[in-house]
Amino acid sequence: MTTENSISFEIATSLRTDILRQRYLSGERLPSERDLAARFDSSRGVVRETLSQLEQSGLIDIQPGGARVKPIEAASIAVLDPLMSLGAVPDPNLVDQFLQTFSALSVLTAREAINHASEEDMNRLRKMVVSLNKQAKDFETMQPPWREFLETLAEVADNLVVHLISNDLKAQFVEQMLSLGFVPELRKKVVNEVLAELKTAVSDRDGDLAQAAVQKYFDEVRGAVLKMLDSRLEEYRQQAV
Amino acid sequence: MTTENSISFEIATSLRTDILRQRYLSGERLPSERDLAARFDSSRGVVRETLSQLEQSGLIDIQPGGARVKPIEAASIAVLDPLMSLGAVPDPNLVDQFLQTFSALSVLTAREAINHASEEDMNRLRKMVVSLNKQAKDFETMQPPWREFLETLAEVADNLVVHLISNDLKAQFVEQMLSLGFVPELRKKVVNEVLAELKTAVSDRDGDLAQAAVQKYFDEVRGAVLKMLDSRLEEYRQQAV
DNA sequence: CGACCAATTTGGTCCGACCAATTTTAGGGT
DNA sequence: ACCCTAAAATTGGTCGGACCAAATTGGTCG
Repeated sequence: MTTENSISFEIATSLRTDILRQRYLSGERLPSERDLAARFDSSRGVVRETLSQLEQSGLIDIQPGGARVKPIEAASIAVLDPLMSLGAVPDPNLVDQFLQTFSALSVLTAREAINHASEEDMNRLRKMVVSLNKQAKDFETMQPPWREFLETLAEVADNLVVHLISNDLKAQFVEQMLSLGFVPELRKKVVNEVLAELKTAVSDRDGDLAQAAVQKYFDEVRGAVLKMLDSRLEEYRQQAV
Repeated sequence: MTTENSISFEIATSLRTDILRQRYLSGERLPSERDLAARFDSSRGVVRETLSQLEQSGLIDIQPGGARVKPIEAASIAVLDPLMSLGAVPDPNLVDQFLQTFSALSVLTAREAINHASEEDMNRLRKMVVSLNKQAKDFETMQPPWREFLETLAEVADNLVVHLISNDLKAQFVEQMLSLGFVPELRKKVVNEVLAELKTAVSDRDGDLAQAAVQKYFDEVRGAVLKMLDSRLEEYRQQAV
């Protein structure tokens, strides 16, 4: 496990956070490497390493004369995690976009997996769907087997591009949600429909149906998460007042 | 424009290429920073900067004792471009996965854009669809207006997550294709169907129809590109023999 | 053969220096 | 006062050397 080299990691996190919080506006110049080294009581070499990382993640543009902050839209997907971890409660809009995107990729994965799975793969998937059906229908207990199911689908679909994106995407999102005591309430009726469709999809090897089922599940999760996030945000606002 | 600092850029490219070509196997140790500095006739500082970048892109894992190569599956999506630019002709399998993924995200973008566009946005989109219809039905002339159309959809959909992914994704893919003299042949019948559906979708504000149309278009492109890539690869194989 | 210990290697950090490009400043001319 | 130019200060790019702590390596001893 990368224990994250203390100093370099600290500086990178601090600067990245400042940029993402728009403490440095787009186009603005960052303090010089020498100034940053002094501010963090560090050396230029370390600062240069972290700036080099920030540049690769598309947050800044380093040139002779100074490093300038770029608009967030120009960044790499690698900034998503720090972006979602900025506030105590993630921006609902961003979470929604995240879930939509993750959903789209999962749906693609499901379709391709079912359509191209070997007979052996299909048996694995069938077993997992069966065990999914045995779980209670609340989010917390269903989440682990669901994740396992999705990971198996990804493994079967074997799409490197989606896989690489997921590396940057999933990160600790779910963990962050759960750590907030965040348990979206899924409608049992919808979940049962989804499970039934999945069952049919894996037994009939119907990629399109699997696609529709996964889509329906994510839509349900998305709705529940957003509902919960909004109420959570409301609590924070009241506490602030 | 970032002119890519010669030395650092050169070292990073060289090492990245070596890793992606599996010249260093997963788990293997990279030469020490001092060795690399000597090999590239450079200094440790520069080498550390590039290694720091490679680590952030998930290609290596730096620890006291040595930097180790990680499996490609653990990398960030940022490696996609160098990965596709490895050979004279990109790996068809990878291209297929790329197009599938890009398609899935575009489809999502189209649906959300149509469903949430303002009346003003809709007018812009309608105009673009009309001009799309006026273009000749071959890929080369249709590509620029298509790209513009997709970009407008993305702008309207306003999904930051998809936007950030696209930053890492699209890159110079199309350019690379075209530079190979690569012109997939789309079936006019399919293109006309797609255009008709798009026309209806934007006039009726039918997100699902737009989604289906974009999906159909990408499926067509995907098929054509793969067909062409395979024949291109065949040529290379014969030349090699 | 295996466990233990010392020497070597390696990354992490710091310092100081020089160069070239950029930015800023200070004049000088109108 | 304003503008344009040239000098000065700033800034990133690179280099070399140095020290420390952790990890690796190799040899020794049981």
